[in-house]
Amino acid sequence: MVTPMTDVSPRTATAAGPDASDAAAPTAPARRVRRPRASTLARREEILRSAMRVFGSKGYHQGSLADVAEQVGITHAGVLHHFGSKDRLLTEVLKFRDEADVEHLEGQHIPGGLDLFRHLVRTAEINSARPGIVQAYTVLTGESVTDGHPASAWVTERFSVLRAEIAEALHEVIADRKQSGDLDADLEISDEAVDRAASSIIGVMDGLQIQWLLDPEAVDLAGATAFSIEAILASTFAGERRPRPLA
Amino acid sequence: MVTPMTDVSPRTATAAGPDASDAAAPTAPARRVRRPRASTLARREEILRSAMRVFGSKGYHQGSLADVAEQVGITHAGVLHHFGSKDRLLTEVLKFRDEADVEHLEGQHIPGGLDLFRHLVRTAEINSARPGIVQAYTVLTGESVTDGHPASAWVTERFSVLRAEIAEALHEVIADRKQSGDLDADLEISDEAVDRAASSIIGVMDGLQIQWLLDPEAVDLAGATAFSIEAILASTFAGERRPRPLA
DNA sequence: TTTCTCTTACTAACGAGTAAGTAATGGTGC
DNA sequence: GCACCATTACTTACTCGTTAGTAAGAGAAA
Repeated sequence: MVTPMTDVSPRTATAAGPDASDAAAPTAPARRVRRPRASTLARREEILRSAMRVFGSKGYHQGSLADVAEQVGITHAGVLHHFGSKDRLLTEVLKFRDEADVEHLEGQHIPGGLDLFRHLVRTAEINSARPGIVQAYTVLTGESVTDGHPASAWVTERFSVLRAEIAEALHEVIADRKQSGDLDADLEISDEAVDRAASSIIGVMDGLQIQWLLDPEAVDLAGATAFSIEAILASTFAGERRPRPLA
Repeated sequence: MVTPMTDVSPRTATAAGPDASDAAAPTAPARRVRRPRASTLARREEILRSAMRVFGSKGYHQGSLADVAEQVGITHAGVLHHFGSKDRLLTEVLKFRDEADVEHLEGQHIPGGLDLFRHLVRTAEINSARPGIVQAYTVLTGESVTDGHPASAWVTERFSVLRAEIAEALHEVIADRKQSGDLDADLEISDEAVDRAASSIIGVMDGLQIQWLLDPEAVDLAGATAFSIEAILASTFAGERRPRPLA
């Protein structure tokens, strides 16, 4: 049995683990540091990629371990050997995605200020050529609002971080513009207004993705994203003086 | 057995139905018009409401017929007696929702022009007091982008209609404003721009709902919705002269 | 008496997780 | 450089729970 699920960090206190044995092994001399081999890591990455595809196209609940395993050419028990449980596999997929994102941005500074918003628009442009990824993200996000979903904490955290990053970038831009005189230095732009804008930008991106996935002909993902972000930025910069067509 | 699943319209050619029998009934004299009793209709409505709750909180795939049945105090076979299959139940739920929506707006004219946008904002305000409904809508919408989901056609159609309604209202407002002089009569606002705005408004509403469901403290659903819609409207009305902070 | 609603009881399929065994691999002692 | 052995990476074969759907009959209603 054994079922490693190597948490990189050796000897984690995974109480739930099926092997409570060997805890009191009589002679534990050289504390073997069991580092995973390269081929194992490669295999796991294969499985993670497969899981991303499966959960992306069918959702977490509907996608089975057998589906994931099939794409790698093993059985579902083989997948469990590496990841222990389906929930665990999901969290590993999410962690993997995060790490891949970070790696992708490696070297090139994480954009701040106006560049962050350009980066978001650029992301939408890139995304409109890869519906698979977008679907994975959208399905998982939608599913995560169901009661007790294993990904809801991750998604919530992700949104929280994103909102904070966007809000910070907005504050930066506002400060810059006030200094350069592009913006009236006396203009009051409240934190609440900035937070509203941040939520709205994320929201419009996600919402457009849903529509675009269902009907790519009918929705210009990149165009609408760019337009909305600019609209939201413009209104935010206008502060209390922004036009209020509904008032 | 029999399993009626009365499609209101009697004698629909539901080929898929489990009873292909009685098709060539030898003596069919008085063509009994089998209208469902009131108590039956009431029961079905109970089931539909229960299904809305279940599919809303757990999703379609994860919500079981037993869950639906339990809330009505019958067994899952009882539900199948009325609706034949789970897929059928879902489509009936969606149809029911549509009818309920229409009924709700009955009498009061369907808002057009700027009133439509006020109505959308008002809806967001109302929604922020009923997370259950919002969750149902969000879960179903998210799930519908998975491959072969039974609700994807319905959701796609719904988005399509919504976009068209919003685009029409926008065109109205633009025409009005040009006539009243609020808008330069020479200003060009392309159909594409209007469509982009329509998609964006729907998108921001849906996207904000997801964030709000996951973290109601962190997101001001009504406020952000109102802000975004005004921002999008303002940018649309500005046409080619709109500010382009990212350019 | 016929129709309708609903139950009980079942089937067949599927899915996650467990147990145990097997073949390969690679490090260790020599 | 080789034999040995522990570990790893699986597989097969299950268990157990869950689920949609079916069949047939019971009781009530019209």
